[in-house]
Amino acid sequence: MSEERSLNFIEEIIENDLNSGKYETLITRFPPEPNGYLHIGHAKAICLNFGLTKKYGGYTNLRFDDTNPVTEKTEYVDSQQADIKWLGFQWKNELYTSDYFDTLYDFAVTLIEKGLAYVDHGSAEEIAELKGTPTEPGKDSPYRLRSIQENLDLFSQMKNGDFEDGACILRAKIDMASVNMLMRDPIIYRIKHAEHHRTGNKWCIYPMYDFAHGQSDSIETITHSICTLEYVAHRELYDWFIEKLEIFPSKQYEFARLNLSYTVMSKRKLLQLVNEGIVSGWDDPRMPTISGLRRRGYTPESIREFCERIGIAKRENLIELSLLEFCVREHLNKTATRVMAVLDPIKLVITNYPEGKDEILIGENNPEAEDKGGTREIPFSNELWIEREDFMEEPAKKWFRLAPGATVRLKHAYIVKCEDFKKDADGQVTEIYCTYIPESKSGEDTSGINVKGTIHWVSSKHAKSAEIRTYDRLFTVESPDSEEGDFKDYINAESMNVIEKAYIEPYLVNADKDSRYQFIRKGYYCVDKDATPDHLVFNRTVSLKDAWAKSNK
RNA sequence: UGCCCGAUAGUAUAAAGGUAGUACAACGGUUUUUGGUACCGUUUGUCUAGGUUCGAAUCCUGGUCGGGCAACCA
Repeated sequence: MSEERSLNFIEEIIENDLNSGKYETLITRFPPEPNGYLHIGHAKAICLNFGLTKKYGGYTNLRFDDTNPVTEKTEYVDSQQADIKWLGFQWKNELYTSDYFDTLYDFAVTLIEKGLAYVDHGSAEEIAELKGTPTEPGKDSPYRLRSIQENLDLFSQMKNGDFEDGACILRAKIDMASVNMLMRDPIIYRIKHAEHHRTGNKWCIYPMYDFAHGQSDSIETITHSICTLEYVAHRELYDWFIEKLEIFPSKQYEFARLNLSYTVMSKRKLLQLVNEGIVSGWDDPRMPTISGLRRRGYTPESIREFCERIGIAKRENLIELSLLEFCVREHLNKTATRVMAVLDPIKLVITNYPEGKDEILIGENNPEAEDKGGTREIPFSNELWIEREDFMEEPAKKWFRLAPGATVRLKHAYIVKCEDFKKDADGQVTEIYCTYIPESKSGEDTSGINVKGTIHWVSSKHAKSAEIRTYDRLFTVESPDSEEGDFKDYINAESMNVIEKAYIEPYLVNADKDSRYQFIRKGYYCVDKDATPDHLVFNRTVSLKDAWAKSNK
């Protein structure tokens, strides 16, 4: 199917470059800053960069863009690597911008020697003041005319730790009147007496993004440096440094980042949700992080498929969450083992089934799998738990489930007829009484009876209990970012619902932490990391589509 | 009121001057021992005004709308 898909604009550029002989090998990179966990937006970039070299040959480097020691941590490096691998991609080289600090320093010296960089002792405020605005040109700094030798000495002193943080900076000397703010003598090195997660205290000056990224690309001979739209304006600077430094000309291309409805995607905001305890952590199943989606039960296949379907273009977009949900349902439908679980139990007694009798029924594990996924044993008895919502005292029109006098099929078991029910003082139905039809047993039905509805159940005597966590969108509005006020004003208070005690088939006591299950008629679920042998915990990944619920809205 | 990027069904994304297509969503139906799945069908679109052309979503010009650009962040 991918061979039928038309090319996106980046693929077109690459095919042209390859066909024209401009490059023999495609080299891309994925360059996260290790200051947070990766999210579904990064997955789009990962699938793009790694997918391109998978498709056209060549390779992709993983490069941690670690030029700001204050926000970066090894914890993030580790989680990011784990997430990329989990998504199914393998980088060629594991690299760090900090590996290039010596080279980058030399590049800066080269620039100074060429008269293209100078040390500025202005304060942050003074420099901002002289920078101008998008509509007004900036003014030259009083330090702009320093001699090359003076700049060389000063920069060396910066490196040696002779200055406090913020005392001065190194700037490229370009054009304070440029219409592009980034070309108005951008800062390329600043002083930060901070310990770096990899270089420790070796450095007290660190390059800025613009003076690190393009050069790192160049050092690695990245042919196509793909980034998001907010870097469009940086491209001019990117090219300028490469030109002045006379190094390998990597080229930058920009695509539109992913926005997903009912969530936020900025690392700053996600960090806030974590730090303020609004979610349980970066891997909270409601988070759009890779680790959150993984814990929620999403599969790498479904995320890759999602990234394939959303496409690559340059226009701002807001992808509907329903597409992500479609992708995971599509994959899980083919792969998940079907089991029965009753989330909101009500007792059903089969009055003509011998009390104390047990029967082992056989259920296929997955009707969608070629081999039906094998089978499992399901114990049956005269007392069952069924879903409260599957019984209606006064049935609605087109109601196919249980109601007084109605018949339904118990999945994998018998047809039963509702004869009576009992209510408590509050009018709550407490028990339902049915008779079963012995010759209607699943697979050997000779009753000739046809029923409209099939419901799931669990034998009460054999049932095990489990905690089940049901999730909903984290925000109440499609685009919390574009809403008035603080994005946290739009947190969905009902984004997580915990069912302390649901009943599950005994088969599930051995539930595999890495497997996903379909709770028949309910949704797809996986075992949460909080589960213990004594206390099973399941997360709902996504519900099944529910035409009945929809038609009754 | 400067510069840059963008604008195709509800949401995304194709169509490289020649039939506006695909997916998700929505709606209707068939099948079904999951009101699931599968399958079939329906609705909905080229921001606008000019121009070039036999012919424009596509090229040109103006406008409108959306996004970006003034961190010692990336």
